[in-house]
Amino acid sequence: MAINTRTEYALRALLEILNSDGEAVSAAEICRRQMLPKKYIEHLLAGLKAAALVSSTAGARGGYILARTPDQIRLHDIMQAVDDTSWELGCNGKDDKYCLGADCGLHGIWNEIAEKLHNTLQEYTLAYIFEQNKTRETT
Amino acid sequence: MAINTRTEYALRALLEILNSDGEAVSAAEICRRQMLPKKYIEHLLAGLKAAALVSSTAGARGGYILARTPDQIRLHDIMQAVDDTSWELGCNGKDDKYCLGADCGLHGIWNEIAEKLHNTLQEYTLAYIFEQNKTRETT
DNA sequence: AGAATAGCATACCAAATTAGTATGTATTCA
DNA sequence: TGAATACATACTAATTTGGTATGCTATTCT
Repeated sequence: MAINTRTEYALRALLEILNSDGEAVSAAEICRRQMLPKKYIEHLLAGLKAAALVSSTAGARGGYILARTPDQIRLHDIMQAVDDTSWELGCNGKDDKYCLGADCGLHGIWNEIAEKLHNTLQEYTLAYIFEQNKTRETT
Repeated sequence: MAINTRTEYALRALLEILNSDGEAVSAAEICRRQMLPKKYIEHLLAGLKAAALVSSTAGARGGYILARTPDQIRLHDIMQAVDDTSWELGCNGKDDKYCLGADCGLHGIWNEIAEKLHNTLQEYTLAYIFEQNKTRETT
């Protein structure tokens, strides 16, 4: 159980977009600054756009901007945008063939835990992470 | 990001062992009752033993018993026992080649989040899960 | 003692997921 | 028009996950 690179990269991309303060940033520029693989990031940005976390303009001088204020973009939103299976815990997941179905007493527990973890992640906004990141960089 | 079957199966095995109330339960018996693949569970039980969550006796009439009281066995312990990479979040993970190293301001954030998630998981003891499970079954 | 039962260790294998690439098309600006 | 860019689809490679196979070692029962 670990946070995958999709979430990490998406977060880094969003931080880079936020850092450009309203000016559209191209995928190429994001990748150059964060040293990330371009085509892969384009994929992830498509997910972020579908989730309405960013909006984009094509063509020359185009790129991405945030579609919400940074305090309205939360970590779990980001995770879901690039990794749509997130938080199907235990036998609540799509097709656990060993789950005992109606007799399985674990469903309730997994739901409870998933909700708690979910809430914890939602506490982290892009705005907060951006500030922390900046603080660290300048010390 | 999801809890894998290792954790799920390990938990189910532990519940089954707890349910036998001190009598050793064989891997075969656990698998029969929970309908789990035997060889795979043997693997997981080896992990649980290495983590000192269960102890075992070999030979005829042998099997597994809990090595701690069920309120001392916590969910994250179980996860770590069967999945030792658990909670290396983001670029704190083993070898994120795109991490910017000393200049990466995300390490602190990931640590903070990891600790929160960790704490949430540790709140869930085997004893608690067992009770919840039982309650559900008898309603 | 010896058979049966069970844990334990190692290696192997298959399916799924993850990470990343390739190719080409549509859109926008200058 | 042409360069720069997003966007779409398909493919590939590496890793992880889930599971088997084989066989040995330890313990208990008769």
